[in-house]
Amino acid sequence: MRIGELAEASGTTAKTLRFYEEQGLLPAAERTPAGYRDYTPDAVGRIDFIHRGQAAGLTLAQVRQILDIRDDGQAPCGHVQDLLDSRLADLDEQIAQLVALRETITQLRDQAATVEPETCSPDQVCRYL
Amino acid sequence: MRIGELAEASGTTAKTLRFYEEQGLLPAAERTPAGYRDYTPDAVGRIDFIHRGQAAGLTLAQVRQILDIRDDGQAPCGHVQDLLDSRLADLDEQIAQLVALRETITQLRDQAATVEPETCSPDQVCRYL
DNA sequence: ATGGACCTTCCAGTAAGGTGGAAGGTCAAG
DNA sequence: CTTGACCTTCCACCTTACTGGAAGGTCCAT
Repeated sequence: MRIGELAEASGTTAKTLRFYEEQGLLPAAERTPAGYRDYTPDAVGRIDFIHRGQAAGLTLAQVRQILDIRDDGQAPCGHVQDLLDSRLADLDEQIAQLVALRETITQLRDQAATVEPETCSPDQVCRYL
Repeated sequence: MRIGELAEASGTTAKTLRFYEEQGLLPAAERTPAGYRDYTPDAVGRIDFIHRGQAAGLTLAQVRQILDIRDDGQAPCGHVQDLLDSRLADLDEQIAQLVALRETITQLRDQAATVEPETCSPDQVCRYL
């Protein structure tokens, strides 16, 4: 199948697929005599896998690591587990920070809502921040 | 004071201060005869304000909007309130998404922890993702 | 044989908030 | 008078995941 068909079948664009190839996420496809990329249908599965990795918050570089291990004939399970663990730890920290930030902003905004603007002194930029 | 001193006093770098000037966050400073930027000490307050804005999750562009209003002689309170409100809404959505992602990843990781790697079929990349 | 839809490569740009480095000017101390 | 720490400008680069566009080649139907 040609790149446009593959893009359609996997819910992405030809441009993105070329980009994935360039980044090492997709192996270089066979070419027709005219130089067109010619994919086998199982490429769809690989692209779906990339999408699932992204949906799990992995970067393309991390997805690529997993694919490299699999392409090497090994089972990437251990590595996947490590990635998910560290993603989970990052996520917990990220969530904690956002929740703290939310707390801070709520307070600032409540102040901003109750104080009269007229009483702002011009030598600060804004008393609420 | 020179740019290096100001950077030191406000906990940033000279490079960053030049960048802020270029972005319109800091007004162009006076210059010494030799062409050195010469700041008045109140620049520290402005940079602290920028830092507080960033700490509240505002972008430099948003901080700049507030500063522009203030520099225009107006009280930016209303605008600040709007920014904080919309930041709060964004934050809630962002947190909800991360919590959902955390849920997804927890499930994936738990699967990955309980299944034997040997049972992975080689025609999938990884059964956990 | 010509039009349109497809494909190719390569180069450039996007957001955001800076960082790095080169080439050169300035200033105070020794 | 030189050394070293500053300062100046300008240009490029970093991250991530693409996207846009130009210039050209190919394929199929009319």
